[in-house]
Amino acid sequence: MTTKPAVVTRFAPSPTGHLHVGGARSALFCWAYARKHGGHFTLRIEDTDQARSSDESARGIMEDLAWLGIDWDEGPEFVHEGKKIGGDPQGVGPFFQARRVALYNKYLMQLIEQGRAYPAFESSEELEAKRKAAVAAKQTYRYDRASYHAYPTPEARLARMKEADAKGETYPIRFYAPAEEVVVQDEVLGDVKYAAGEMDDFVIRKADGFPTYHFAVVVDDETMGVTHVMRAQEHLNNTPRHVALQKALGFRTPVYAHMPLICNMDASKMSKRDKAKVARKTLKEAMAKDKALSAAGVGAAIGVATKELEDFIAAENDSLVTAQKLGAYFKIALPEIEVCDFRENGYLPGAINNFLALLGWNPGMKLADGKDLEKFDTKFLAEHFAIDRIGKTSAKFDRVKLLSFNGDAINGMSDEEFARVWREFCSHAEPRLVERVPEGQRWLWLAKAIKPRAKTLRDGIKPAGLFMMGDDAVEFDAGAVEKNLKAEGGKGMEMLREVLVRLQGLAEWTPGAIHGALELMAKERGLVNDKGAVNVGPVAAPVRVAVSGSGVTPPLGETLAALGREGVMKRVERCLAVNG
RNA sequence: GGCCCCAUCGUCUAGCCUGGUCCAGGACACCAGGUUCUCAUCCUGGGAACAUGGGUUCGAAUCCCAUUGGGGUCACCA
Repeated sequence: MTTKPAVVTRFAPSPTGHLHVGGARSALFCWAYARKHGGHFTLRIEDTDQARSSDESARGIMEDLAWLGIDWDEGPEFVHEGKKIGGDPQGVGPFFQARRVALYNKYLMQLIEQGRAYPAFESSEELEAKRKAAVAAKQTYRYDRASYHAYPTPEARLARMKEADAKGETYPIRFYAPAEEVVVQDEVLGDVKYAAGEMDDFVIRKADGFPTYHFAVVVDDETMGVTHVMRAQEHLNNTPRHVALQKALGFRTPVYAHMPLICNMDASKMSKRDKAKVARKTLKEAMAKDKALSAAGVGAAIGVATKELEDFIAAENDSLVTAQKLGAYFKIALPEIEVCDFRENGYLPGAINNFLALLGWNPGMKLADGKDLEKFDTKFLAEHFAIDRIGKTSAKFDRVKLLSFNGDAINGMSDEEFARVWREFCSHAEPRLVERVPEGQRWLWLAKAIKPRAKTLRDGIKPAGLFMMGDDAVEFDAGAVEKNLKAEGGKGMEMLREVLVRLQGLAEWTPGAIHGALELMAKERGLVNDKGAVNVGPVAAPVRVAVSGSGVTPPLGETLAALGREGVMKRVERCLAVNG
């Protein structure tokens, strides 16, 4: 026997794709609110759209949530890194709506018997035509309740439904909207009033027998004991329907808090479709520029049917697959929209959570130096999250700031921690690097050198590029060779020969020893900068070119140490031979 | 178009509820210096905003109204 939690929040995604950053923020806030009040956070999968839902998506969403560190107390059971998440402590499951149809039908019958819901027998085409006519006449379309009046009593409706069921005829069921003002009491926005007659008789059960979102949400929030609904403002206009339904069913109304939207930099709502938009734009521009390019041609090249691609171009579909193929074909980066996009690109969950939490919320606290507190983790959020600090203004998703947060998060890690996380990342993203540099001390040296050069884990791969070259395959950049080796009568080459000797004689092969050797050489040669301090630059530059082929590398101490004595010797000798 | 929401630096925002301490603070970005073996990191400094118009008030970024602007939503999707 478990006691009912005083606070139950929920995140209820539909499994039709990956977890979107906006969804992640909703989940994060709901999670934080539940944690703060010692309540439960519930995950419910809204899979009533049979055509678009998939188990794979549901798993992907759970994986992304778990990766972010957002765990749910109630919901589908899921194992992440050996830890079990979810379960049904209150016995209110299942948590997939498709498995709760009997429950919805029970409440649906109640509404029909009360005369608050009724079957409708118009075809979709019929309604579509009426809708179009209304739009053409610049009028707001509302369902005319023809079916309601055709069968004026609950008994007549029930009889008609029985008749239809016997014949295999399908039909949706509509809710008889109340003729009174509905007030949504929102914790963020205040009272939002919807005048009597604004609501139309919306469908609550589709012809396929599944409930619509509105109906399922209301039944589930009630039966799962949800006390606080926090979701994005795009849902605000749905809320009066939910309130009306709650009233008709005799349910309590949870506390609502609608959060500001997360937008693109152009202020439009950030959505998965933005990937398709970017791909479409690129394709259209390419086709305008190159008349030889055709839908058929490109389609064949990327493996998409001509018709499919033509529809895509005409914006009649927003296929993610097509968008991704086009992105690869034109070598353009599609915008990062979903949590997995950021994950694949080497963002840290902590940075994402922190950044997302600051979109529409802030702790309103100052640091000791008087600056605003804005760096915090989910533990902090769980202790300090409060609805009254949720803002009303929609926020633009500034990837540059997120990148900065991520870089700071990386810099804030210990060298050991970064080495571990980065190695794990590279083992998927760039296995060659992991193969070339053994785990242990050498990898740690490399990681230490890379850490301040990586805004993302993926970012770190580029400055480590020299490690991926074979010791006998360094490609020398002509400009770098000229400037650092051949200029001034081959001064650099001469220096490199001496460096080789000094490094060969080094007793211990560590960053400190290597740097010390280079510094000593500079000192002995009297190399000083304009302030009179030893200037290692002229010694370092030729070595840099020898081991990387370019004039830019991470600091040489760590770089050479991580490369290994043998590799460094080979590279320097080869450089002397090739460029000598 | 109907309905709904919103309005502080380029962006995220503090301040607004409980008017004066705000010629508006922080962060990202940008610019200029500095540290540094290259590239980064790091440090210091700088420019940059209360949408407009009316009220209320001794006093308005803060309260009220209008205008303008932006966004959301109008499915048998969620």
